[in-house]
Amino acid sequence: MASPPEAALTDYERRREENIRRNDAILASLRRKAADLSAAIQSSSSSKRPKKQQPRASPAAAAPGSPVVLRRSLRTRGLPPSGSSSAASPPAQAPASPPAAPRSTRFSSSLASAILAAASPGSPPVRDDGFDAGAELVLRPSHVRRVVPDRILSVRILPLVDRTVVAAGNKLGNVGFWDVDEDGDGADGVFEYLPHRGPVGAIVAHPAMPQKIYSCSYGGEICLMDVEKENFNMIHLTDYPIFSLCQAPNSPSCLYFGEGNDLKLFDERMGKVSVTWNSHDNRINSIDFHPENTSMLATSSTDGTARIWDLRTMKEKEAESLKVLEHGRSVQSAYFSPSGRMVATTSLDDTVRIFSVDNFDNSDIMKHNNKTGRWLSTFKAIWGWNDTDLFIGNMGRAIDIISVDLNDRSLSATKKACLESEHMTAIPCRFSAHPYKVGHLACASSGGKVFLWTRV
DNA sequence: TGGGGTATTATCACC
DNA sequence: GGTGATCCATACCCCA
Repeated sequence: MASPPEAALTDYERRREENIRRNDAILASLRRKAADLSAAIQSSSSSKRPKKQQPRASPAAAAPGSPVVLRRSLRTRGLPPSGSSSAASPPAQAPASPPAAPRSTRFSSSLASAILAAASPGSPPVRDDGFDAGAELVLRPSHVRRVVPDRILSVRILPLVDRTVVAAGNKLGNVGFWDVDEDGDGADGVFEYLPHRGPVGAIVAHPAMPQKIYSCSYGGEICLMDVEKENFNMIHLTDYPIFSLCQAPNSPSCLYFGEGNDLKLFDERMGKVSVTWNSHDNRINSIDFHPENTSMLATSSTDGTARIWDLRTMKEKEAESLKVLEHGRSVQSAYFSPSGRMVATTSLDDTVRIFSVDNFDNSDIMKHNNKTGRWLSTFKAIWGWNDTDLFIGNMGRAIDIISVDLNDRSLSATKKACLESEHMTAIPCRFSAHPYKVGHLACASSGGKVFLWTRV
């Protein structure tokens, strides 16, 4: 696959700088207007809190008085992509435009300051503390929210020690944040933006730098959210879809992403792609680093394989992997267990497979119905807070917990429990485990809803 | 061998 | 409560 010409990238970078400056000016103006409106709303209302669940409205249909910024992509306006070398003149508005129609104006105060306050070097993610997922998880009715419209493709609980903020990206390019009310005082909120022009394949944030929230999209963008300014800056644009994104565990500014069939490294400090590995024969659906060995990573692909790589020995062309894990069909995910001793894959061949990293022949296969069809996001089994629990969606609007047991000579996986709730009104497709709160499990559906299971 | 056609599947807005 | 629209997945089948 060819990359965009270098000249186009530098041209793009120049325009990007201009766009950032222009957007800052627009944003400053909007913030003044929003502040005026906010003051007007507060003075005319006895309630100081935003409504718990405001009716969702498209930007064009938003209520008068809402701080609406209508973002229109170049594509929808029939213009060439801003990164295209054929673009004759700078676009009127870059895709990294001001936020569209936040559903509340609280983010910039309480939530943003909480995220920025958490920016001190993060403590390592927590591990199991004797938690029994099958018996202790519950879904409270207050822990269900529509976070974005339409189908969610990516969900991530931000790495904040004492707060639960769920970010979700959807098919339309929206990224929504749900600041969960955990005290029951009604102080939660949902904030919605439109930074992308295509489906949001992944959202990541590093525990050591939770204020830097990156997202990627099938439209070929990688965006970095500026939490303080509450806007998104496009830091990379390509003509090819970006399906997956992952941060290096020891270097949060090193972004590994799957651009079509290629695995690429974007170094944010350099502001460019520094390495490209031709690693798969089809789209890369997931990228995950080994938690201890920071040069080892796992990828999964629609080419029917999951592959384990050693960055130190990878060659750019026809890269050779440490191991190829063959599946009967497309592989949707390959994730290392919290200790790094195992890898779990989810495939459209209707299996979840678990492999020992020390000996990949030591493995087990679980049959699991992964036929989600066209309207649902595919299932991806994730690890919980220990090396025994795997969580995966179930077509019966439930969560399957697979229990894994690894010893020196054998590895076995069994279905341990099926979590069901009357409040789970849709099929949970994508999951995220809270990095600091054992038992806080977010799952996202194809209707834009997020369900947050918590500990009894 | 590869391109076109199509079956599959759940959710929600609208009536 | 019934129903049409969704349509950036995927795999399979068939035909050129």
